[in-house]
Amino acid sequence: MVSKRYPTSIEVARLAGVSQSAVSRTFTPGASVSARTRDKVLAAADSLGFRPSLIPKIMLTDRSGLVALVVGGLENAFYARVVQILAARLREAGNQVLLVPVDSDYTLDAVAARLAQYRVDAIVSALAVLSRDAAETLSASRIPVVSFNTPVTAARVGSVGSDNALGGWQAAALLHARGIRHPAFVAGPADSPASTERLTGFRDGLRAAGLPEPRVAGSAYTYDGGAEAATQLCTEGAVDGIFCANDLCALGTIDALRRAGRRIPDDVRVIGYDDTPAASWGGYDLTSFDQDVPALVEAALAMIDRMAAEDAGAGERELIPPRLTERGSTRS
Amino acid sequence: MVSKRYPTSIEVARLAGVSQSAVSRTFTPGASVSARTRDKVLAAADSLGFRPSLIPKIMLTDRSGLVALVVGGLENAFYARVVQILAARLREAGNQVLLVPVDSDYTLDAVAARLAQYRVDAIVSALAVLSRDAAETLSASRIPVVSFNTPVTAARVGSVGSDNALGGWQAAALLHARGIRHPAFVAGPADSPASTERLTGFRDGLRAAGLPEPRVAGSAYTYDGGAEAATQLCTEGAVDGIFCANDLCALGTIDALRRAGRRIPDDVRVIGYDDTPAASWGGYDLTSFDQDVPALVEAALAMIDRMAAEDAGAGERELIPPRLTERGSTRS
DNA sequence: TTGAAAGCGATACCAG
DNA sequence: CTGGTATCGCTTTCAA
Repeated sequence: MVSKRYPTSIEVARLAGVSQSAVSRTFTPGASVSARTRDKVLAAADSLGFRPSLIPKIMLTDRSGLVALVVGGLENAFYARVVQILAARLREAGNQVLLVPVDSDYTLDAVAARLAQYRVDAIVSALAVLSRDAAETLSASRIPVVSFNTPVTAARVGSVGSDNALGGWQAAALLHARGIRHPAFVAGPADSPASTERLTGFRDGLRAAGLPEPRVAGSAYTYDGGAEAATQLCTEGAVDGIFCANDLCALGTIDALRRAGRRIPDDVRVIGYDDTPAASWGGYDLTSFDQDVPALVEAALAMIDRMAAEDAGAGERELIPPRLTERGSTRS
Repeated sequence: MVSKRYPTSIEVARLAGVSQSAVSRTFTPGASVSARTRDKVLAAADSLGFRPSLIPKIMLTDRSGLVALVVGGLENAFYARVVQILAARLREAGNQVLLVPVDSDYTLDAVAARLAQYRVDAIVSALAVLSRDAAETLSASRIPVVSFNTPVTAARVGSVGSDNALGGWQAAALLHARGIRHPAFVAGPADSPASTERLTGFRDGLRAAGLPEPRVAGSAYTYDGGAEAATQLCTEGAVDGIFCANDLCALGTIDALRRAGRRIPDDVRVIGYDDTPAASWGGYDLTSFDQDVPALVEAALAMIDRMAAEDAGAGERELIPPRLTERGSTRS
C-alpha cells in the first residue's frame, strides 16, 4: 500500500474552513483574497506542508516548464560549462532542466519519444555530433530544437555555434605571423561538423597566407587522441605549427610533443579551441579560442523563444565569433 | 492564441473509430486489446503523431519519474563524472533527471519548494557543501534525499561518500613510506566535510607513523586556491610531502611548486583526491585517490529505493573505500 | 474484448 | 470577495 505523499488543496481548505477555490487563489499571485482568508489558508497549508502541484496546470496548458538538455561527454570541460550556464539561465527564466545524457544518435530516438511524453517545451542538443536523421527525429516531435555546433536546420530545428571557419582562419593567420612553415591540424571525429569547419577555415587561411596545405591527423576529441595524432605528425614529417580541433586534443598534443623532445613554442607552436580552464594552467599555457559560451546560450534561448512564438518557424543558424586568447604556446 | 500542441487519445479514438479506452489500452503494456483494434489505433496514432502524455498518470499516482540532481561546480571533473554516471543509471531505471545547478545553500530553499511542486520522486545532492539547515529544508519536503560526501543525515536524508578519513590515513602512510619529514595539507573550503575528514585521517596517519603535525593552507577546491596554498607553504617553512584536498588543488599546487623551483617528486611529493583525467596527463602524473564513482552511485540509488520503500526511514550513511593510484608525483 | 464513466488536483470562469 | 463547477488527458473500474 502506498501512503499518500502530498496534501491537496481540498484538505487544506477543509482544515482552514474555506472553499478549495480560496486555497487556489491564495497561491495565485494576482488573485483577490481577503487578508483574513489568506491567513487561515496559509496557516493550514503550513501545518500540512502543502505545496500546490504543478501537474494539473501542465495538463491544462500543455506547457511543462521543462526544457530538455541533451548532452554527450560532460568530461569535456567546454560542455560542462555549457550545461552549467544554460541550466542557470533556464532556471532564472522559470524553467526546469531535464538532463539527458546520450552516447550515440541511436539512443536519441528513444529519448525523443520520452521527452514528448513529458511535454517538454524545448530541446537543446549539446552533442558534438548530431546526424540529420537524429535531428529529424527530434523535429518530428513538434518540439522546438536548438542544436549547438551542428549545422542542421529543419522545421523547428535551429542551430547556434561558434564561427568555426573564422576561428580556423585566424589560427592560420596567427601561425603565419609567428613564421611557421609546416602547418598541421589535429582533427576531431570525422563526423563532427565543428572539426570540419575549423579545418576548412584553417586551410583557407593558410592558402591566403601562402602557406602549404596542412597535414591532418587524429579522430577524437580526447587527450589520448591528440597525443596519438601529434606522435604521428612528428614521425611522418616536418611540423612547426599545429591547430587542434579542441583544447582536450591540444593538451594531449603538447604532452606528446614534449615526450618527443620538441619545445613549445620554440620548435612547435600549438593552438587549441574552447579555452578551457586547463589551457591557462602553468604546465600548458595554451593559446586558444573562447567560444563565448554565454553568448551562445543567449542566442540559443532567443531562438527557442522565437520558434515557440512563431510555431514551426523555419530553422535558422546563428554564428558567434570566437575570441582568441594568445598564451605561451604561440609566443615568439 | 496558442495552437494546440499535441493530439489527444480522444482524437486518435475518433479517427480510428474506437473508444478512447481502446486507445489507452493499446498503449498500456499488459492490457487486453484485439489485434484488429490495436492495428487501427496504431495507424491512427501514427498519422497524428500521438504520444500519450505522462502528465495525467503523474496526477493519478503522485509519482513523476523525475529525480532531481542538485549540483554546484560542474567545472570539477569529479562532479561532471558523478552527474554523467548518475544520469545514465537513472535513465536505465526509467527515470528522468532534473538538473538543478545551485551556487549556495541560500538558493536551495527556493529550489526545494519548486521540486516539491514538480513531485520529484527523490533528490540527489552532489554539492561539496550542504549545511544542516539546507538538508532539513530538503527533508521537510517529504522527498527522499541522498547527499554525496556530506555527513548530514535526518529523516528521509541519507548520505553516501568516499571514506575520506581512510584516504587521509593512506596518504600519510604513503608519504611516510617515501621518507618525507615535513608533511602539509592543502585544504578545501573550511565548511567542506570531505576536506575536513581527509585532514583528520591524514593527521591520524601521520601521528601513527611518528611524523609531525601537518602544516595546513588553502581554502578552496580550485586550481588557483591550490597554487596560492602551495606558495604559502613554500615560503613559510619546510615541506617535502603535500596531500591536497582534491585534484584541482593538487594541479595548482604542482604548478606553483615548480614555479618556486621545486622538483616533483624529488623535492616534494604530492597526492591528490578524485583521480580526475588530468591527474594522468603527462605534465602532472599525479598520485590520487579514486572515489569509485560507480560504487557511490549504486549506493545512492539503493539508498533512495530503500527510503522510498520504507517511507520516512531514518537517515543512513554509507562509505566507499577510495582506491589509490600511485603515479610519478610520489615515486622514489 | 469493448465502451461508458469516475476520478486525479489544480485553474478559471461563473453567479451570488 | 467567495464558493460551485467545468476542464485538462489520461488510467481504471464496471457492465455489457
